[in-house]
Amino acid sequence: MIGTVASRRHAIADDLRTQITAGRIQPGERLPSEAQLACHYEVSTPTLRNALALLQAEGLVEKIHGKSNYARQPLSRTTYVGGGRTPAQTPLPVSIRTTKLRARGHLAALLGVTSGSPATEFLCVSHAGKSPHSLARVYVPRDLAPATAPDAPSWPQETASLLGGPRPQLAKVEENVHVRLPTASEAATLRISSTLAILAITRVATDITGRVIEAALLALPGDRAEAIFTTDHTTTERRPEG
Amino acid sequence: MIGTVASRRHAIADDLRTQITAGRIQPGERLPSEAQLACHYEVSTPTLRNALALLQAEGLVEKIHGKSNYARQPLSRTTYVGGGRTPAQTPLPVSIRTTKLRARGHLAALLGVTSGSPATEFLCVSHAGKSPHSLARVYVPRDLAPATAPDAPSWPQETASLLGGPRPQLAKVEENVHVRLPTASEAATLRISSTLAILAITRVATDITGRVIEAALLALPGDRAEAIFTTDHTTTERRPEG
DNA sequence: CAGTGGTCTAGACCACGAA
DNA sequence: TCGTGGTCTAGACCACTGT
Repeated sequence: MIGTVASRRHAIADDLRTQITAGRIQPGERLPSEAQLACHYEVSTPTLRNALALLQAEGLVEKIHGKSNYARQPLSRTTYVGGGRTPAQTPLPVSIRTTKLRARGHLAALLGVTSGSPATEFLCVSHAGKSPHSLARVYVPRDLAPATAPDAPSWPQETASLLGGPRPQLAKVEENVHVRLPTASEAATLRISSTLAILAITRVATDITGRVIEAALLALPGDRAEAIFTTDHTTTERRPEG
Repeated sequence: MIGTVASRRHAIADDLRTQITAGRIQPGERLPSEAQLACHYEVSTPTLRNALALLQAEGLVEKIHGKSNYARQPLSRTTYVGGGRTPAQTPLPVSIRTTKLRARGHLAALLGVTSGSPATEFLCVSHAGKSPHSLARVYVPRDLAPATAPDAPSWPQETASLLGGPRPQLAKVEENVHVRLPTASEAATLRISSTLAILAITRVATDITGRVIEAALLALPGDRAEAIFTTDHTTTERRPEG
């Protein structure tokens, strides 16, 4: 069935997709208005909007209410390096907001502390150009956080941590990777469609004693990020079970 | 703005989502027809279908053309264990189809062989109950494949490989994780909506000499799978760079 | 065949952004 | 205010699944 026109909206989406990926429509370029596009493709507005919704879910089109639709780079991929290793590439600029809070529920479980324990949250938003790229919420037990710089507007140390920089005493890093749709606030912060799935990574780093040094919730928009994990079996020598 | 009714379709989706997750609509249960639902919520058919589309993208509803819409378990999560380690849980039953082919283009690059080199493909579909769960395409250089069982309809060895079973001489496993929408054939094979994002893992395993033993393309539907990666820094001793 | 979902229309009306 | 996208309608017609 591939090659056949499944539906009008798919045909339109295919056409626009080709134009964007081929560069005939430049990244960042404004698309014609939906009324014009609907007229051009000889379909009704809902049908045309349906086609744009497909491209939006792929991250190829950014819709801005009241303005217009814009093409976006299908490239600009960032690679998250797992395992607490330092990434080879230079990390993107990151803006950080620090909040003191008390760990409860899910967060307390992640940090392995009792509910109500003080912790510090670092809300990190990395930027690619002028638009937000990815989001990280890093949680550190309060007594470990102030050692470097608790309220600093920008914390270079944390930037490294966001992208996997090692910390002293780091013994184990466990990373849980899953796919989900962004929450409403995540979609707003990242300026993405709520239908564009994200790569969600929950990272828990523990020291030699088993204490959790850091827990991080990363939200990487699926169209612009990937993660890579490398396991070396020559040094670990494979310990079947403990 | 959360708590406000953003739109009719979101309100309807919220209502149905609650009913499904709360168990008032049982997993596998048939929903009322779209006409009945539209009448019940006092909206037009397109609006109601729009609401169902939201739930479909979350994997909560399965639409079957000509029959009806069905609720699905939001549970039944499978955990993929990275790093070539053996998973703790019993793997799902897997059906395998073996194909001999020649590696070209992307596949040849993955396997690190010249274009046209013989290889064997194992198309593995794991099943949860009677419905397909996840998909793996495992590629092995032809001279390594027949050692065990080239044309066997079911190859237990490969089952282990699919979920991370180790192989002799395995030295390094590199896993690239990203999010994307399924291709048309993947969506058909997995019986999922083409709007339900999947966790795509490209796994390349090499032996001590650096030769690629196996390359695998895994497609794990985002609503029912997650991946976990554990890095032990006490044994690897952290080599900053090579 | 009847019942159901899939697609599309033509147009109304609301909400947002920039002037 | 105007141009834009966002939502919704009422109904037509097609496609699939079962009897």
